[in-house]
Amino acid sequence: MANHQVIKLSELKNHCKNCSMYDLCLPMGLETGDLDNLDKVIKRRQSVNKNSFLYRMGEPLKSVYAVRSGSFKSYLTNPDGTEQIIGFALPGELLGMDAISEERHICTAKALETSSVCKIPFERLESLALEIPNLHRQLLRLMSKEIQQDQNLMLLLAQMPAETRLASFLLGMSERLSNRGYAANDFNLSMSRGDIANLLGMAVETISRLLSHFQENGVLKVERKHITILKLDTLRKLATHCASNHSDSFQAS
Amino acid sequence: MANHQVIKLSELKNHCKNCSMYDLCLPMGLETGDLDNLDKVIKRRQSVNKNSFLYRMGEPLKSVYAVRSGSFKSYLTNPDGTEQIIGFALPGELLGMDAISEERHICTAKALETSSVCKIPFERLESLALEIPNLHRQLLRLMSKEIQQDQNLMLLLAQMPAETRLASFLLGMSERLSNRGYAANDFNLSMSRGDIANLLGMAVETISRLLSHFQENGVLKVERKHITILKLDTLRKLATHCASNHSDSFQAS
DNA sequence: CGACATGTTGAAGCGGTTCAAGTAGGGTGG
DNA sequence: CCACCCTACTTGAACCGCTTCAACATGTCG
Repeated sequence: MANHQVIKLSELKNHCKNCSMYDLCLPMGLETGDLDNLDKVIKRRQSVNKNSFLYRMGEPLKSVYAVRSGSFKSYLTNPDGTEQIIGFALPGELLGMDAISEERHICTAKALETSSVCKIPFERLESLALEIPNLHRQLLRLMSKEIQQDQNLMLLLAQMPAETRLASFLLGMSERLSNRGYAANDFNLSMSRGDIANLLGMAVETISRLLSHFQENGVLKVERKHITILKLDTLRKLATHCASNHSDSFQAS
Repeated sequence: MANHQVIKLSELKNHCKNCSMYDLCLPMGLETGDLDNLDKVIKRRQSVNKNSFLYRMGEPLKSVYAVRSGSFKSYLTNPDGTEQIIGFALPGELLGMDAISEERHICTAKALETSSVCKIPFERLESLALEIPNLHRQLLRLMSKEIQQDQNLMLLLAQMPAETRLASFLLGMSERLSNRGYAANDFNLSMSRGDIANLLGMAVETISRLLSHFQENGVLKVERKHITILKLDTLRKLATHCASNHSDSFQAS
């Protein structure tokens, strides 16, 4: 009895229309009939262990992936072996779209925690997109969004001081998490300090110092990976570094 | 007579299949019939004066543009009025695809020199892409390529020293120009030192010093905007900064 | 419980910025 | 056509933000 119930429940959740990420993910805006067609090509609920790979740099493109739960980092590996993190993927986000141009993955995706994804064979997605205008549009929209995110990061990297970069990163995480139904002011970072440092182009030590600094000033409460935002306004100010007012940006209460 | 001849010639050039950028641009891989259909929606040969705008940040997305000749910079403007250059567009490259997600342009495109573009109404492009699988694929491919370019720049910005950034930038320009039929080792930079500095996240002074430095070491010949690459191998080495061997990277010979 | 990874904090050093001064082009009006 | 001006670029010197190096603390996993 109990077992029967469980099966029905998981069956139910196994469709896009019942997925909590529905309105952020690929099927956004699709009508019921179209949705069912998309549903058919998706291989659902593949589970990915912490530190294992979804795909690696150089592998031919077979599928793209939608994150159901958990999180990933995607990174390039340069010739000298060092890695450059490109971004973190949260539930509802698509992974692997960067591979389309070369037909092979140009970065590696690694699970930061035990995660679950929907695997979408790219060829079938592509042909389906030709039949469903809204899907086609959503595909373009998601790629365009990735470009936008990358460009924002470039802006941070190119001209913002360390404090602004970290503040902006934390704010971004807060927003993305709250869009996904999590608390905006109280969350866990699934990535290490080293990963954050790498993404933001700074040393781990700097991240550590800034987090302490933020805490001393009452902007955040930091307990290892658990972050509580105490002064959202101040954090916002820090994230939009204005040209004047360089130092002492958040000394006073 | 002469006039008649001229009209025919410009008519000829006014079609994708006769455009010199054909195999780099949107129609790449299309069959003749499909090409003609694409051809019909394109408004050809709009001329854009130096320093004028193709579109500005915030404007609703109406068209995307293919560069025919000349070059553009695209940049964000932050709240405090400073700009962040995202990239430069050369002939055969598409501009405006970043606007799809928000349906309005998130950056501004400004001509670096007198240029010419093909204007492609986005709605018509989108519906056409649904009819022509290869066009759909090419659209995704071009967007994916943009993601790739942005990610490479992020890598430069996040962890490469100034020398490597500039070397890599010059190498990239050389490659892109040679793909477009220009000389690989001898070209003009259409953008100012300030623009390069902005893109690469450094001060103008640093660009200037490094160019002098490169010249002293015989890697380049620099005459204002005209660059001649004298030692391609050395430049390649500089662009792939290896973790060891930090200083004196190109002292000898 | 020990061992190793991860994170924190302090102090010194450096790459690149900023400030300052000077040079060279390129376009305009006389 | 040349003198002028203004912007773009170059070069030098001082300064600073962040990195690096080093030591220590704290968690985590076998």
